[in-house]
Amino acid sequence: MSTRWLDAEELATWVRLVAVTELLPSTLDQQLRRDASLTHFEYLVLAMLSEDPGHTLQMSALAQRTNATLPRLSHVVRRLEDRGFVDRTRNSTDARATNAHLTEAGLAHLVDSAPGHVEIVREKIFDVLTPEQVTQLGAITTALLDALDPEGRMTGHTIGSHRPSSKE
Amino acid sequence: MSTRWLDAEELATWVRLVAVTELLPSTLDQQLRRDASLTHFEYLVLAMLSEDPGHTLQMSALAQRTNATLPRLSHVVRRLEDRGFVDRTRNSTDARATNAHLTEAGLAHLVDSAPGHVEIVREKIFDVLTPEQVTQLGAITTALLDALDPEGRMTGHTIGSHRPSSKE
DNA sequence: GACCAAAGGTTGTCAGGTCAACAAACGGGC
DNA sequence: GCCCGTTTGTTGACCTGACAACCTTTGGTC
Repeated sequence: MSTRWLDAEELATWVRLVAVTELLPSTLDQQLRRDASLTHFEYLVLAMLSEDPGHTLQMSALAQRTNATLPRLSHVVRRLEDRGFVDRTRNSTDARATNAHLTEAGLAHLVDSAPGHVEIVREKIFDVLTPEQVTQLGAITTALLDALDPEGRMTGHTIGSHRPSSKE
Repeated sequence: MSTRWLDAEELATWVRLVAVTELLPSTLDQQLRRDASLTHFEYLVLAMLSEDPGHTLQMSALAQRTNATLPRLSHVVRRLEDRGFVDRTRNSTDARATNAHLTEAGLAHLVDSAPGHVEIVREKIFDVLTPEQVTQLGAITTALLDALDPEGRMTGHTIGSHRPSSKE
Protein backbone atom coordinates (compact mmCIF):
# COMPACT_ATOMS: atom_id res chain seq x y z
CA MET A 1 0.00 0.00 0.00
CA SER A 2 1.44 3.33 -1.02
CA THR A 3 2.03 6.04 1.53
CA ARG A 4 -0.65 8.67 1.96
CA TRP A 5 1.47 11.78 2.32
CA LEU A 6 0.34 14.88 4.15
CA ASP A 7 -1.18 17.74 2.19
CA ALA A 8 0.03 21.30 2.65
CA GLU A 9 -2.37 22.25 5.42
CA GLU A 10 -1.82 19.03 7.31
CA LEU A 11 1.92 19.44 7.05
CA ALA A 12 1.91 23.03 8.26
CA THR A 13 -0.35 22.06 11.16
CA TRP A 14 1.83 19.11 11.99
CA VAL A 15 5.01 21.16 12.05
CA ARG A 16 3.45 23.60 14.47
CA LEU A 17 1.99 20.87 16.63
CA VAL A 18 5.41 19.31 16.95
CA ALA A 19 6.83 22.71 17.86
CA VAL A 20 4.21 23.13 20.56
CA THR A 21 4.87 19.72 22.07
CA GLU A 22 8.54 20.64 22.12
CA LEU A 23 8.25 24.17 23.52
CA LEU A 24 5.39 23.81 25.98
CA PRO A 25 7.03 21.27 28.29
CA SER A 26 10.29 23.16 28.40
CA THR A 27 8.49 26.41 29.14
CA LEU A 28 6.64 24.85 32.06
CA ASP A 29 9.75 23.13 33.33
CA GLN A 30 11.75 26.32 33.27
CA GLN A 31 9.20 28.31 35.23
CA LEU A 32 8.69 25.63 37.85
CA ARG A 33 12.36 24.84 38.25
CA ARG A 34 13.19 28.47 38.71
CA ASP A 35 10.33 29.37 41.05
CA ALA A 36 9.64 26.12 42.87
CA SER A 37 12.60 23.78 42.27
CA LEU A 38 10.20 21.30 40.75
CA THR A 39 9.90 19.58 37.40
CA HIS A 40 6.53 19.94 35.76
CA PHE A 41 6.14 16.23 36.21
CA GLU A 42 6.98 16.45 39.89
CA TYR A 43 4.42 19.22 40.24
CA LEU A 44 1.87 17.01 38.55
CA VAL A 45 2.57 14.19 40.97
CA LEU A 46 2.04 16.46 43.97
CA ALA A 47 -1.09 17.98 42.40
CA MET A 48 -2.69 14.62 41.73
CA LEU A 49 -2.00 13.47 45.27
CA SER A 50 -3.50 16.69 46.63
CA GLU A 51 -6.78 16.01 44.86
CA ASP A 52 -7.34 12.75 46.66
CA PRO A 53 -9.30 13.23 49.89
CA GLY A 54 -6.73 11.28 51.87
CA HIS A 55 -3.80 12.72 49.91
CA THR A 56 -2.87 9.15 49.15
CA LEU A 57 -2.79 7.11 45.97
CA GLN A 58 -1.48 3.74 45.00
CA MET A 59 1.55 4.00 42.72
CA SER A 60 -0.20 2.47 39.75
CA ALA A 61 -3.17 4.82 40.09
CA LEU A 62 -0.82 7.76 40.37
CA ALA A 63 0.99 6.58 37.25
CA GLN A 64 -2.28 6.59 35.34
CA ARG A 65 -3.20 10.09 36.39
CA THR A 66 0.20 11.46 35.45
CA ASN A 67 0.58 9.56 32.15
CA ALA A 68 3.78 8.01 33.38
CA THR A 69 5.34 4.59 33.31
CA LEU A 70 5.77 2.89 36.65
CA PRO A 71 9.58 2.94 36.60
CA ARG A 72 9.62 6.65 35.91
CA LEU A 73 7.15 7.33 38.68
CA SER A 74 9.05 5.15 41.09
CA HIS A 75 12.24 7.15 40.59
CA VAL A 76 10.48 10.48 40.89
CA VAL A 77 8.61 9.50 44.05
CA ARG A 78 11.84 8.33 45.64
CA ARG A 79 13.37 11.75 45.01
CA LEU A 80 10.27 13.51 46.33
CA GLU A 81 10.46 11.28 49.38
CA ASP A 82 14.09 12.27 49.91
CA ARG A 83 12.96 15.89 49.93
CA GLY A 84 10.20 15.16 52.43
CA PHE A 85 7.30 15.98 50.13
CA VAL A 86 5.93 12.43 49.93
CA ASP A 87 6.16 9.24 51.88
CA ARG A 88 5.60 5.65 50.86
CA THR A 89 3.95 2.88 52.81
CA ARG A 90 2.97 -0.65 51.99
CA ASN A 91 -0.71 -1.13 51.25
CA SER A 92 -2.28 -3.18 54.05
CA THR A 93 -4.79 -5.11 51.94
CA ASP A 94 -2.43 -5.92 49.06
CA ALA A 95 1.16 -6.40 50.04
CA ARG A 96 2.37 -5.86 46.49
CA ALA A 97 1.01 -2.35 46.34
CA THR A 98 2.64 0.85 47.56
CA ASN A 99 0.75 3.90 48.74
CA ALA A 100 2.21 7.30 47.99
CA HIS A 101 1.12 9.98 50.42
CA LEU A 102 1.51 13.75 50.25
CA THR A 103 3.09 15.12 53.42
CA GLU A 104 2.27 18.44 55.05
CA ALA A 105 5.51 19.87 53.70
CA GLY A 106 4.65 18.61 50.25
CA LEU A 107 1.22 20.18 50.35
CA ALA A 108 2.65 23.45 51.58
CA HIS A 109 5.17 23.50 48.78
CA LEU A 110 2.47 22.75 46.23
CA VAL A 111 0.24 25.52 47.55
CA ASP A 112 3.13 27.94 47.38
CA SER A 113 3.97 27.14 43.81
CA ALA A 114 0.47 26.76 42.36
CA PRO A 115 -0.26 30.46 41.68
CA GLY A 116 2.91 30.95 39.67
CA HIS A 117 2.21 27.83 37.69
CA VAL A 118 -1.39 28.71 36.94
CA GLU A 119 -0.23 32.16 35.92
CA ILE A 120 2.04 30.86 33.20
CA VAL A 121 -0.57 28.39 31.99
CA ARG A 122 -3.00 31.29 31.60
CA GLU A 123 -0.46 33.48 29.92
CA LYS A 124 0.77 30.90 27.43
CA ILE A 125 -2.46 29.06 26.73
CA PHE A 126 -5.83 30.39 27.73
CA ASP A 127 -5.15 34.09 27.36
CA VAL A 128 -4.13 33.63 23.75
CA LEU A 129 -7.13 31.48 22.77
CA THR A 130 -10.72 32.55 22.24
CA PRO A 131 -13.41 30.75 24.25
CA GLU A 132 -14.46 28.93 21.09
CA GLN A 133 -10.91 27.79 20.53
CA VAL A 134 -10.74 26.45 24.07
CA THR A 135 -13.85 24.40 23.38
CA GLN A 136 -12.41 23.22 20.08
CA LEU A 137 -9.14 22.30 21.74
CA GLY A 138 -11.05 20.30 24.30
CA ALA A 139 -12.69 18.22 21.60
CA ILE A 140 -9.46 17.84 19.65
CA THR A 141 -7.43 16.67 22.63
CA THR A 142 -10.16 14.20 23.51
CA ALA A 143 -9.95 12.69 20.03
CA LEU A 144 -6.17 12.60 20.11
CA LEU A 145 -6.07 10.91 23.50
CA ASP A 146 -8.43 8.24 22.28
CA ALA A 147 -5.94 7.48 19.53
CA LEU A 148 -2.79 7.81 21.59
CA ASP A 149 -4.05 5.83 24.56
CA PRO A 150 -6.98 3.71 23.37
CA GLU A 151 -7.60 1.76 26.54
CA GLY A 152 -7.31 4.85 28.66
CA ARG A 153 -4.62 2.96 30.50
CA MET A 154 -2.80 6.18 31.21
CA THR A 155 -5.58 8.69 31.50
CA GLY A 156 -8.00 6.26 33.04
CA HIS A 157 -11.08 7.41 31.18
CA THR A 158 -12.52 3.92 31.21
CA ILE A 159 -13.04 3.98 34.94
CA GLY A 160 -15.19 7.06 35.14
CA SER A 161 -12.37 9.47 35.71
CA HIS A 162 -11.96 12.83 34.02
CA ARG A 163 -13.72 14.44 36.89
CA PRO A 164 -12.95 18.12 37.18
CA SER A 165 -10.76 18.67 40.16
CA SER A 166 -10.31 21.53 42.57
CA LYS A 167 -7.13 22.83 40.99
CA GLU A 168 -4.40 21.98 38.58
CA MET B 1 -3.07 40.47 42.33
CA SER B 2 -5.02 37.36 43.19
CA THR B 3 -4.65 34.24 41.12
CA ARG B 4 -7.14 33.71 38.34
CA TRP B 5 -7.78 30.00 38.67
CA LEU B 6 -8.92 27.79 35.81
CA ASP B 7 -12.60 27.06 35.38
CA ALA B 8 -13.86 23.51 34.91
CA GLU B 9 -13.66 23.49 31.12
CA GLU B 10 -10.24 25.07 31.05
CA LEU B 11 -8.98 22.62 33.62
CA ALA B 12 -10.29 19.57 31.78
CA THR B 13 -8.81 20.85 28.54
CA TRP B 14 -5.52 21.58 30.22
CA VAL B 15 -5.25 18.13 31.74
CA ARG B 16 -5.79 16.55 28.35
CA LEU B 17 -3.40 18.89 26.61
CA VAL B 18 -0.71 17.95 29.09
CA ALA B 19 -1.47 14.30 28.49
CA VAL B 20 -1.12 14.79 24.74
CA THR B 21 2.22 16.56 25.06
CA GLU B 22 3.35 13.70 27.22
CA LEU B 23 2.08 10.81 25.11
CA LEU B 24 2.63 12.11 21.60
CA PRO B 25 6.41 12.42 21.77
CA SER B 26 6.85 9.02 23.35
CA THR B 27 4.60 7.44 20.74
CA LEU B 28 6.64 8.93 17.92
CA ASP B 29 9.90 8.03 19.57
CA GLN B 30 8.87 4.45 20.07
CA GLN B 31 7.85 3.92 16.47
CA LEU B 32 10.96 5.54 15.04
CA ARG B 33 13.36 3.84 17.42
CA ARG B 34 11.86 0.46 16.66
CA ASP B 35 11.61 0.86 12.90
CA ALA B 36 14.44 3.24 12.08
CA SER B 37 16.76 3.40 15.10
CA LEU B 38 16.13 7.12 15.24
CA THR B 39 14.78 9.51 17.83
CA HIS B 40 11.95 11.68 16.63
CA PHE B 41 14.28 14.61 17.07
CA GLU B 42 17.00 12.93 15.01
CA TYR B 43 14.43 12.25 12.31
CA LEU B 44 13.47 15.91 12.38
CA VAL B 45 17.08 16.96 11.94
CA LEU B 46 17.50 14.73 8.90
CA ALA B 47 14.15 15.88 7.48
CA MET B 48 14.98 19.56 7.80
CA LEU B 49 18.33 19.04 6.13
CA SER B 50 16.67 17.11 3.32
CA GLU B 51 14.43 20.07 2.54
CA ASP B 52 17.31 22.37 1.81
CA PRO B 53 18.31 22.30 -1.87
CA GLY B 54 21.94 21.70 -0.99
CA HIS B 55 21.08 19.38 1.92
CA THR B 56 23.10 21.75 4.05
CA LEU B 57 22.22 24.12 6.87
CA GLN B 58 24.15 26.16 9.34
CA MET B 59 23.82 24.80 12.88
CA SER B 60 21.95 27.82 14.19
CA ALA B 61 19.47 27.71 11.30
CA LEU B 62 18.96 24.00 11.89
CA ALA B 63 18.40 24.67 15.57
CA GLN B 64 15.63 27.13 14.70
CA ARG B 65 13.87 24.74 12.39
CA THR B 66 13.94 21.94 14.94
CA ASN B 67 13.04 24.06 18.00
CA ALA B 68 16.21 22.98 19.72
CA THR B 69 18.88 24.64 21.76
CA LEU B 70 22.30 24.76 20.21
CA PRO B 71 23.97 22.48 22.76
CA ARG B 72 21.32 19.86 22.23
CA LEU B 73 21.67 20.05 18.49
CA SER B 74 25.42 19.91 18.70
CA HIS B 75 25.33 16.64 20.64
CA VAL B 76 22.79 15.09 18.32
CA VAL B 77 24.63 16.08 15.17
CA ARG B 78 27.83 14.62 16.55
CA ARG B 79 26.07 11.29 17.04
CA LEU B 80 24.53 11.44 13.59
CA GLU B 81 27.97 12.18 12.22
CA ASP B 82 29.37 9.13 14.00
CA ARG B 83 26.73 7.05 12.24
CA GLY B 84 27.60 8.54 8.86
CA PHE B 85 24.27 10.29 8.29
CA VAL B 86 25.62 13.83 8.49
CA ASP B 87 28.94 15.58 8.18
CA ARG B 88 30.11 18.91 9.50
CA THR B 89 32.33 21.43 7.77
CA ARG B 90 33.42 24.94 8.64
CA ASN B 91 31.57 27.67 6.82
CA SER B 92 33.95 29.38 4.39
CA THR B 93 32.55 32.90 4.71
CA ASP B 94 32.14 32.90 8.49
CA ALA B 95 34.71 30.87 10.33
CA ARG B 96 32.57 30.72 13.47
CA ALA B 97 29.77 28.90 11.72
CA THR B 98 29.42 25.18 11.11
CA ASN B 99 27.55 23.69 8.19
CA ALA B 100 25.70 20.46 8.78
CA HIS B 101 25.25 18.42 5.63
CA LEU B 102 23.08 15.38 4.97
CA THR B 103 25.09 12.53 3.45
CA GLU B 104 23.86 10.06 0.86
CA ALA B 105 23.56 7.44 3.57
CA GLY B 106 21.60 9.85 5.72
CA LEU B 107 19.20 10.67 2.93
CA ALA B 108 18.73 7.02 2.12
CA HIS B 109 17.95 6.25 5.74
CA LEU B 110 15.48 9.11 5.89
CA VAL B 111 13.72 8.00 2.73
CA ASP B 112 13.47 4.49 4.12
CA SER B 113 11.92 5.59 7.36
CA ALA B 114 9.60 8.34 6.13
CA PRO B 115 6.63 6.15 5.11
CA GLY B 116 6.43 4.46 8.48
CA HIS B 117 6.63 7.77 10.25
CA VAL B 118 3.97 9.45 8.12
CA GLU B 119 1.79 6.43 8.65
CA ILE B 120 1.76 6.79 12.41
CA VAL B 121 1.24 10.54 12.18
CA ARG B 122 -1.84 9.89 10.06
CA GLU B 123 -3.10 7.18 12.31
CA LYS B 124 -2.69 9.08 15.55
CA ILE B 125 -3.53 12.59 14.41
CA PHE B 126 -5.17 13.29 11.11
CA ASP B 127 -7.30 10.18 10.80
CA VAL B 128 -8.98 10.92 14.12
CA LEU B 129 -9.72 14.59 13.39
CA THR B 130 -12.32 16.04 11.07
CA PRO B 131 -11.16 18.46 8.36
CA GLU B 132 -12.65 21.32 10.37
CA GLN B 133 -10.72 20.23 13.42
CA VAL B 134 -7.51 20.20 11.44
CA THR B 135 -8.17 23.77 10.41
CA GLN B 136 -9.00 24.72 13.99
CA LEU B 137 -5.87 23.01 15.27
CA GLY B 138 -3.85 24.96 12.74
CA ALA B 139 -5.16 28.25 14.10
CA ILE B 140 -4.77 27.15 17.71
CA THR B 141 -1.17 26.03 17.31
CA THR B 142 -0.36 29.28 15.56
CA ALA B 143 -1.68 31.25 18.51
CA LEU B 144 0.14 29.04 21.01
CA LEU B 145 3.43 29.35 19.18
CA ASP B 146 3.14 33.12 19.18
CA ALA B 147 2.88 32.98 22.94
CA LEU B 148 5.48 30.28 23.53
CA ASP B 149 8.07 31.71 21.18
CA PRO B 150 7.21 35.38 20.63
CA GLU B 151 10.21 36.37 18.56
CA GLY B 152 9.91 33.28 16.44
CA ARG B 153 13.48 32.61 17.43
CA MET B 154 12.86 28.90 17.28
CA THR B 155 10.30 28.54 14.55
CA GLY B 156 11.68 31.39 12.52
CA HIS B 157 8.39 32.95 11.47
CA THR B 158 9.91 36.40 11.48
CA ILE B 159 12.04 35.63 8.48
CA GLY B 160 9.31 34.51 6.13
CA SER B 161 9.54 30.86 6.93
CA HIS B 162 6.61 28.51 7.57
CA ARG B 163 6.75 27.49 3.97
CA PRO B 164 5.13 24.15 3.36
CA SER B 165 7.80 21.68 2.49
CA SER B 166 7.92 18.59 0.34
CA LYS B 167 7.57 16.19 3.21
CA GLU B 168 7.73 15.90 6.94
C1' DG C 1 -2.33 -26.82 49.06
C1' DA C 2 1.04 -26.42 45.40
C1' DC C 3 1.96 -24.38 41.09
C1' DC C 4 2.29 -20.78 37.99
C1' DA C 5 1.04 -16.97 35.32
C1' DA C 6 -0.03 -12.22 36.03
C1' DA C 7 0.06 -7.90 38.77
C1' DG C 8 2.63 -4.37 41.23
C1' DG C 9 6.99 -2.08 42.12
C1' DT C 10 11.88 -1.33 42.49
C1' DT C 11 16.48 -1.16 40.87
C1' DG C 12 20.51 -0.75 37.60
C1' DT C 13 22.26 0.72 33.47
C1' DC C 14 22.45 3.51 29.68
C1' DA C 15 21.13 7.16 26.46
C1' DG C 16 19.62 11.85 25.85
C1' DG C 17 18.91 16.82 27.52
C1' DT C 18 20.11 20.96 30.20
C1' DC C 19 23.04 24.13 31.94
C1' DA C 20 27.27 26.58 32.62
C1' DA C 21 31.80 27.29 31.11
C1' DC C 22 34.60 27.89 27.52
C1' DA C 23 36.82 29.03 22.88
C1' DA C 24 37.10 31.23 18.62
C1' DA C 25 35.84 34.57 15.23
C1' DC C 26 33.25 38.62 13.84
C1' DG C 27 32.33 43.61 13.74
C1' DG C 28 31.62 48.18 15.27
C1' DG C 29 33.69 52.25 17.52
C1' DC C 30 37.33 55.06 18.45
C1' DG D 1 44.14 48.70 13.51
C1' DC D 2 42.83 47.59 18.39
C1' DC D 3 39.35 46.47 21.83
C1' DC D 4 35.53 44.68 23.47
C1' DG D 5 31.04 43.03 23.33
C1' DT D 6 28.35 39.57 20.49
C1' DT D 7 27.61 35.74 17.82
C1' DT D 8 28.43 30.85 17.00
C1' DG D 9 29.34 26.58 18.45
C1' DT D 10 31.49 22.81 21.40
C1' DT D 11 32.43 20.42 25.62
C1' DG D 12 31.82 18.29 30.28
C1' DA D 13 29.23 17.44 34.41
C1' DC D 14 25.06 16.47 36.14
C1' DC D 15 20.09 14.90 36.03
C1' DT D 16 16.20 12.79 34.32
C1' DG D 17 13.74 9.16 31.60
C1' DA D 18 13.59 4.57 29.15
C1' DC D 19 14.17 -0.12 29.13
C1' DA D 20 15.08 -4.56 30.89
C1' DA D 21 15.85 -7.58 34.66
C1' DC D 22 14.36 -8.80 38.86
C1' DC D 23 11.61 -9.67 43.16
C1' DT D 24 7.47 -10.32 45.75
C1' DT D 25 2.62 -11.14 46.18
C1' DT D 26 -1.72 -12.49 44.45
C1' DG D 27 -5.25 -15.34 42.60
C1' DG D 28 -6.68 -18.91 40.13
C1' DT D 29 -6.51 -23.96 38.77
C1' DC D 30 -5.73 -28.56 39.26
